[in-house]
Amino acid sequence: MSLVEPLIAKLQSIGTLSAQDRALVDSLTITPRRLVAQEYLLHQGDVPTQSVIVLSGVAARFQELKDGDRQVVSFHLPGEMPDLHSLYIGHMDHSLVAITEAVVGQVAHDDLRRVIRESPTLMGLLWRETLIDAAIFRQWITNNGRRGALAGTAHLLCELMTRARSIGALRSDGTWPMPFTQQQLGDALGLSLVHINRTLKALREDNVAAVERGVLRVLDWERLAQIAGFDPTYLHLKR
Amino acid sequence: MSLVEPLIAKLQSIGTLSAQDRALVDSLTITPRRLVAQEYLLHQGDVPTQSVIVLSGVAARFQELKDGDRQVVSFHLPGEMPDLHSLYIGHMDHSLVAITEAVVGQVAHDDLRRVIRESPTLMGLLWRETLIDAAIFRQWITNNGRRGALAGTAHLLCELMTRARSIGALRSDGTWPMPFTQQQLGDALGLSLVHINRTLKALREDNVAAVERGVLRVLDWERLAQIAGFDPTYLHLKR
DNA sequence: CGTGTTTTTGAGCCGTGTCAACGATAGTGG
DNA sequence: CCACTATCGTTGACACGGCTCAAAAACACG
Repeated sequence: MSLVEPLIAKLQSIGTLSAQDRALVDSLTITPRRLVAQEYLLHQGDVPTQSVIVLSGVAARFQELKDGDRQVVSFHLPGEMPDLHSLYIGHMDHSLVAITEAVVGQVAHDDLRRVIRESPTLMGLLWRETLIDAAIFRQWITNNGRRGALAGTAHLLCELMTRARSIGALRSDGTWPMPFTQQQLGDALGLSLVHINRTLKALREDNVAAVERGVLRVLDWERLAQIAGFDPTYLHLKR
Repeated sequence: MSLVEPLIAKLQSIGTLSAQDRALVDSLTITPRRLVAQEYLLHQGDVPTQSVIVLSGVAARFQELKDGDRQVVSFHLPGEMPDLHSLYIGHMDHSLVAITEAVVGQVAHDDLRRVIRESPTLMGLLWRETLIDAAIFRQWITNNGRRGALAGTAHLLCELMTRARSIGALRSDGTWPMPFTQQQLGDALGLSLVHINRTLKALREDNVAAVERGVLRVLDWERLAQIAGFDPTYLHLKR
């Protein structure tokens, strides 16, 4: 399987590629890099000259506060480009880390710029990817601002399930191997470790969704979405 | 004064424009539209075929929850394009409203696409503007997630002062006519009206910053920035 | 001046944080 | 295969930051 497959799949999930566009994407020089769990790809303050595509595993971005607290600002599944924005804004205001063991594909900015120059469609799709990223940020602002712990958690679970489904990452029984520790979930939702634990327990005991042994099993999608106030439109998936 | 002036000033604050690029921006057809305070420009769910430039006044974007709560996700000063993203993602996941009496310039998407096609520099700068928008979102996630009420409020004030200064909107005494009600500030920071009031009071009584009669006066920038943990890098201003 | 909005303040409550301890699990080396 | 260790998850008790309710004061504007 070519290294560009996950990227092409991702772009096709949010738009339409012609044969020519696929060939152009295929012309990107992608150098794979294997990462162990918790390995940093980029540090706050770095100025990258390349971007990465997540090929397997899961990555996260987070900001670190002076007191050591962390705010996770995004999770990234295969096919996504977590630092695509570094093409047009230099300094990283956050760090990028592999949550699990992972493989990423590195692509030089110059190479990306060439593709963007040659195909307005690809330019639009890559731009679109950064805009969907931003739409997710908006939901996370709301998760952390106006939704309570339960609704925010439910919203994040809905989002992750929907994104995992869109890239075919769900197992045949509909569950998803969710690789986050509760600490990481809490850091994404602005909750303490203790409280995210209690919130997940509440969802489990309500037979809405169960996170156990690293597996997310949604028991009642209707109710989960209703608790969350979830509307998947913001993910701008084609189907 | 030409209607494109605020946009050109904005683009020059985050990048460099050649004479040709300026001429291209100048070739945009901009139709002004006057808005009264609280008037909606776009509603959640709309699919715009044009974008707007804030020419005067202040605009805000917000999401509305089922229980009627609001989460403000951004404020927009003159020169900014609050719905530039609608170029590449259709459905609005939030509403756009004029906070004050305002004038915006409407630009057709097709017209913008023409300019983007003709100038890689302008494409890059407009993309960059949406990416800076996203960088601000990340800080707001942190404001609402891991920073407490005081630090979050301080951070927002730092950000607004910096952005207002960058477009020359500060008065000669260094104050800024901040047009938000405390309710709107609370909706941006995920705080209740009562608590944002108390938080502003604390900053005032500490001689750090005073918000009075719609005017923001920073009394001790050092301390405000320190309370906030503010680092302006994420705004990616040229200087 | 009167009326509606916005700001301010007090009192009490509740959601979430902190602290502390224990249990479960997985990986490691003997 | 077991003992050891590190990490992660779970639970209880209690503290506190921020919310709600309610009412008054200040302000804006016709």
